[in-house]
Amino acid sequence: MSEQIQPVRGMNDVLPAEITAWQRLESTARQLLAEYGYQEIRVPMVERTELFQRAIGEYTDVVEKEMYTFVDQGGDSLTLRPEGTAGVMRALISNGLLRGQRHKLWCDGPMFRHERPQKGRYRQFHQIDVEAVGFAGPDVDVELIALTARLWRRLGIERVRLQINSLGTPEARRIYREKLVEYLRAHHDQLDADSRRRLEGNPLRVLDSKNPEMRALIEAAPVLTDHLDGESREHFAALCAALEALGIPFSVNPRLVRGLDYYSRTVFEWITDALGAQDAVCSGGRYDGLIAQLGGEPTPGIGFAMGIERLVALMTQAGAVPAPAAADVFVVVNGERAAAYGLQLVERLRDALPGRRFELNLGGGNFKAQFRRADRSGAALAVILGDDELARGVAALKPLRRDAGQSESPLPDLAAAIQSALATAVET
RNA sequence: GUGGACGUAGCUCAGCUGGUAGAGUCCCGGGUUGUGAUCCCGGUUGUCGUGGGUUCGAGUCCCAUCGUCCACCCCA
Repeated sequence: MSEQIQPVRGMNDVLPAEITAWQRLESTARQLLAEYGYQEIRVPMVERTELFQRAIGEYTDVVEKEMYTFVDQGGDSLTLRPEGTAGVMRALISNGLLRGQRHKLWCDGPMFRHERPQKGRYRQFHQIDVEAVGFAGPDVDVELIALTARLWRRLGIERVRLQINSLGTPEARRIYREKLVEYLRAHHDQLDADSRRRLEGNPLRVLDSKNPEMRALIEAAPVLTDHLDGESREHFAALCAALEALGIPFSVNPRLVRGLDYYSRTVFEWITDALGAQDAVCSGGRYDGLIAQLGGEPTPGIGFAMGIERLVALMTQAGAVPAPAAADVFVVVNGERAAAYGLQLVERLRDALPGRRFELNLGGGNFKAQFRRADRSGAALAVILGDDELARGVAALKPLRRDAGQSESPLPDLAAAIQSALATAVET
């Protein structure tokens, strides 16, 4: 054996044993998004590096140290997308879809960030992104949140809580930021190392510190909510009122900031206590200035991303993962003639009973082994074809999931006999 | 990028104070010359992550390295 090639750190295979959870999540989300009038869009996984620098912000962690960036043969700097919104907005601009138009879109696929992997955090991870462009809100804000709440219900996910906040307009945020920096500078001696670093780059994140010694200082700091501009305040009040009217529980977290620079006004995050340190399962917010910033017609927008791996983990914990689909019928063959005939027989059964899952014993093996395979395939019914049956023009049917006798059917009637045998098999 | 724990059969793991590897499971065969899941019997599988060092002797001790996991940080 030659040396094995190692997988890339933080990039995982999704094996058949786990894929049913992914498929359930994806198909449920797809269905629900269609019900809310969202259309799928597919955009490249690679974009020009500049797109992410301009959209996400030069001084965010994502852009500063987490992007997979390379120079291609033509000399362009390209980047594997670290998030989905920027690419979708770029696509709307590139295709001239913004002139007074509104779009409700979703998109899914892999994202890439070069971070140290841990529970719920991978270098290639998967998101479902939902974007509503051309709506100023707050009605669309509420509807999007309602959509997510409904999705959790459909998936059987329970251990999640909703946090919301408003960041105000960029202008209001700038004014608040100055006040905050002023406050933090005045107490510079009480800041820990992390916070001193953040003070320069992204001071709002200081409020997020988990260090208990910083708590008193943070609680006494100026609060963003008190510095909102009038319109943002009204927007946020309307959002809260509508959520209450819909009976969607939430808490206002004035320290909820979000890591990407493009957010404005509404931000929200669904978090869980069931997944360890990486507790955000779905988050997003309004990005009213983003499209203009990327050179498009100024257009308001809001969107969110949910982490597929994290949601799959929650579904697994909740026991909401379907078992892989089992075969309906496993065909056991014995003897040279029967083995050769078996291939034709199963193809004919597949013609006669489309949608049914037939598994033919492949690769030989004695009867004992074949029945063992039949059992492990999960099939409800075994069809037995030996040279003996073949000579008599029949096949034997044996139910595998309940105690019932074996029967025989003439080959021409076999499809009908299988249908009725399966119909009684599912009763138990 | 920083810290901690851990790397022994395909998988889950045992291996005490150093004496060159074991269980369960899986797979295959037999008990049943044509009947699974149970039971009984038998069989295959390891460069003990990798490289170096200490030692008469290293899975076991030391160093380095790679990898995995968890946490910090950050976020989905």
